[in-house]
Amino acid sequence: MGSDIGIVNGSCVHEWKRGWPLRSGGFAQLCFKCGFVEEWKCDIIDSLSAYENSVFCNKFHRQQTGWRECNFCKKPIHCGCVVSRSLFEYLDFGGIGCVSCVKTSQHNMIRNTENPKWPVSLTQNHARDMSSAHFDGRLFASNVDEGKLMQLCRVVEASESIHMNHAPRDNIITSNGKNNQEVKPSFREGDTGFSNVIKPSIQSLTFSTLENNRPTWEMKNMHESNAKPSLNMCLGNPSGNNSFPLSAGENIEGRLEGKVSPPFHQGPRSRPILPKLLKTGLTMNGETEKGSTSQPRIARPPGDGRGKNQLLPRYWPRITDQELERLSGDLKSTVVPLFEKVLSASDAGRIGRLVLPKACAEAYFPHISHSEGLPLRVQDVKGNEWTFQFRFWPNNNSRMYVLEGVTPCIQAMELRAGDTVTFSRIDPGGKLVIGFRKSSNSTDMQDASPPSHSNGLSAKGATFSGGADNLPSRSNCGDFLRSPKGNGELLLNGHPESPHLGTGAAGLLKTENCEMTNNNSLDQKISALEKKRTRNIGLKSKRLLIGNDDAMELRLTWEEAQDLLRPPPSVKPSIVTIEDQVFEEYDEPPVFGKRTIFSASSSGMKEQWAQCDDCSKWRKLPVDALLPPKWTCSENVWDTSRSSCSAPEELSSRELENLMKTSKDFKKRRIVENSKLIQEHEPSGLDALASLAVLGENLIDPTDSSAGATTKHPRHRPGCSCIVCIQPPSGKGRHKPTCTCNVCTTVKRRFKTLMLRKKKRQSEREADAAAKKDQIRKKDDDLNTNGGASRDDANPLEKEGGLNRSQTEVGESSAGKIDLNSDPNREDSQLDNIAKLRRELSERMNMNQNVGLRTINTEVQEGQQHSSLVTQSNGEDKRHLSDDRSIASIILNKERRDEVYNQSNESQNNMS
DNA sequence: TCTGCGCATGGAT
DNA sequence: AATCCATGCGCAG
Repeated sequence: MGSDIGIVNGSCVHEWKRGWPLRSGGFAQLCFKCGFVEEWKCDIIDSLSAYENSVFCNKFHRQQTGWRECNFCKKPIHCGCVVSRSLFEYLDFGGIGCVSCVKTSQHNMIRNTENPKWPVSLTQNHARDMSSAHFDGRLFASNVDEGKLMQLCRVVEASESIHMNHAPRDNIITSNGKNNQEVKPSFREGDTGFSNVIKPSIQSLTFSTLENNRPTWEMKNMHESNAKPSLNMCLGNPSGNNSFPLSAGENIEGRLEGKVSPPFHQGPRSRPILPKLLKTGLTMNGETEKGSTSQPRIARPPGDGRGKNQLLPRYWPRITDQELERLSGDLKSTVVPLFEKVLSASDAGRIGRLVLPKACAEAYFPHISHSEGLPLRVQDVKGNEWTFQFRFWPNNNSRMYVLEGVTPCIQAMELRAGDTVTFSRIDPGGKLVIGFRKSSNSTDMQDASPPSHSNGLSAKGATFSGGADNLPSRSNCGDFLRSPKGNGELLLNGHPESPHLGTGAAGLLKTENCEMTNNNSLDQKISALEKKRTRNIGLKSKRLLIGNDDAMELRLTWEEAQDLLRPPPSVKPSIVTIEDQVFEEYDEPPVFGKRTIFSASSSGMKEQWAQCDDCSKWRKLPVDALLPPKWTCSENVWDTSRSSCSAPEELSSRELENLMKTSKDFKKRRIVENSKLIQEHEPSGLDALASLAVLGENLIDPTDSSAGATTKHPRHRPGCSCIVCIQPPSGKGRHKPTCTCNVCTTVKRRFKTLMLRKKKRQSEREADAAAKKDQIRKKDDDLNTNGGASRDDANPLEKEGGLNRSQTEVGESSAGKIDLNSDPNREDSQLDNIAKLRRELSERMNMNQNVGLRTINTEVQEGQQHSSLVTQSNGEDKRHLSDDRSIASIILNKERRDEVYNQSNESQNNMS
């Protein structure tokens, strides 16, 4: 192993020094020694190219009208730097994800106006190279126009930030530019040839001359102590719970003061990276910290196999190079990690069937052409040999691969849902090896139900649903295979006393880091978070348990948090315009300010009130006063007569009460306004209406007894939150937009299907009708000529179509939306539907004096009287009842039922 | 009646 | 939009 350029098989022989995650689950790494950048294959590499124009800046921006908001959920985002490093978090190479709505946005990009196709840092040379047929996928430093990069990135001279510069499908290899041929990495099989450069800013990077044919760069002023904050800023906001980079030595807890931390906690996609690396001993200068042997846990694409390129990252084995080397050495053979899978409940259940990821099965297991498959011998390192039936089920023109008979093995390994099984191959020989990684908390949770997982390996691992998920293991131990006791021992089969290995792999892989990090407080916090997250494993529906109330609560907290963020004091921003948006640009991050109350005096003047942190007295301040998080009377420079805690409070207790009330009202109003805004962005009428429902509820103080509690419908079971149950007996209840009750989900789903079908059918019908129209016209012509049959019989198609469409649209709004909350008691809503139906039918009547339609219209009139449309259909219509109409009838019947329930309830109430 | 095979379904990606 | 795959479920033994 080894070469003069230090790159073997697509990876350098040096220690990895820095890494950052890809949204798709891969992991890109930079060796600071040789500058080689490798990116583990990402199977959705194309999505990364969406970020090709992104450039990171290291300043803080806010729009002049306030901090920038998320493009999607419209929540205000503090900072709003061009990469919104605040509440947004970096994803991959420039995508940013809103912590709140978890959507990734491409906004805030600085574009290369000369050639939008290229990242700003590329020169024409590079563009030319890329266009060239000989372009080998590498980009050389000589092609990086630093001046332009610096200019566009507005890199502060003093900054030690690292700028990531994304060039799609390029490898950027720093060199002196004199020799562009020499450093040809041989890519690992399966590598996409896509890489990136991490280019420290001008202060910290020196391109050096080529040494031994090896491109090098040196890092200056990049000692850990001062590198950390800037890395936090620029590489994926890795610190996790800080939204703004911390300055050296700053304590995030101190900054957040706990109070506003929730909104700034990692979003589902955040991935703290660097602190882990630093913590676990990786330094920026290429050397491993004394005594540390740990490496980041990297999900890496397996070395070979059929169709490996399609393997989802979640199945990539996460084993460190170190572990792998040791394992291989100990086994005196090459261990090739193939894939791993987090056991689902059914995998670990009694059925004894382990569903194999299709791609993995096809890539690494023998090809089977018959459903019965074949027996597969799999060894664990202990030497036990298991025989599973490897087979498949036909499924949707595809296959579902399963290993049958895994129960004994699973039991022997004491695995549970949430644990991870790993499949490897021993070379030479190609023997399959099964290993596992227990979820770290599985020992405590063994009797718990549902089963849990942790260790950063969730079923959603590939999406990095949580900060630690994608992490190079938080404990840096227990990876490939960890002791079931959770003590950090690394096992291939979970048995530390493995006779086969002796003291080998298992013993060797035990790292002292395990103990170190297990006692780490941050680690514990993450562990707690993980534990929290792991509760989500199991029933999918359980993941939806975060109620709308919680969401609303979060939103409020969030908005409150916005109030606390202030531009850095006594710093004048420069004004920049980015994509027609005017921003204030700050070198320093916003700070958390003290919460104050705004009110209006009797004369109508706006006032601001703040509470002293020492004496708790309220002091009046100018409206534009910005306070630090801690503020006391002594800092009251605006009113010297009240600049001491001994000064009496200006407000009487009654006035104070009023002030609080005013503040509360203001808050409520703001909720209403915000909700209205949100409502405008809601995609469906259902959600909009439901939002109103939520709003309505939120406008009512729960402590206010006059609010009128919603009573569950008597016909439903306690705890049921279906659409009927959430209605009061009066029927005037509304459904929440994201309600996931059975009724709602079913109706939503079916409505969606209905609409899809309807659309499809309509287009088919139109095409069909066009064809038949010709036919009919022809026929009519013939009949006219021959004095033939009635037109009623001549046009059954129109008749059917007319009825279908009309009835389908009952229960929908005109915008094609369904309103689950339409008040069944309100006659006008029924009448509206009916009127609509009639109107349409009339139109059709006008267009086509069809006898059949007249009949239908009569029926509709009857329907109006009886509020029943579908049952009126005659036999012929029933024959043609489409699914659409069935659904429509379901909806209508439901409304009808509700109406009856409500009428019955009301009459009962009246009687009582 | 119980078990488990084989397929279908639908949520998630 | 298509596909995957976790799990539900019918049916046969």
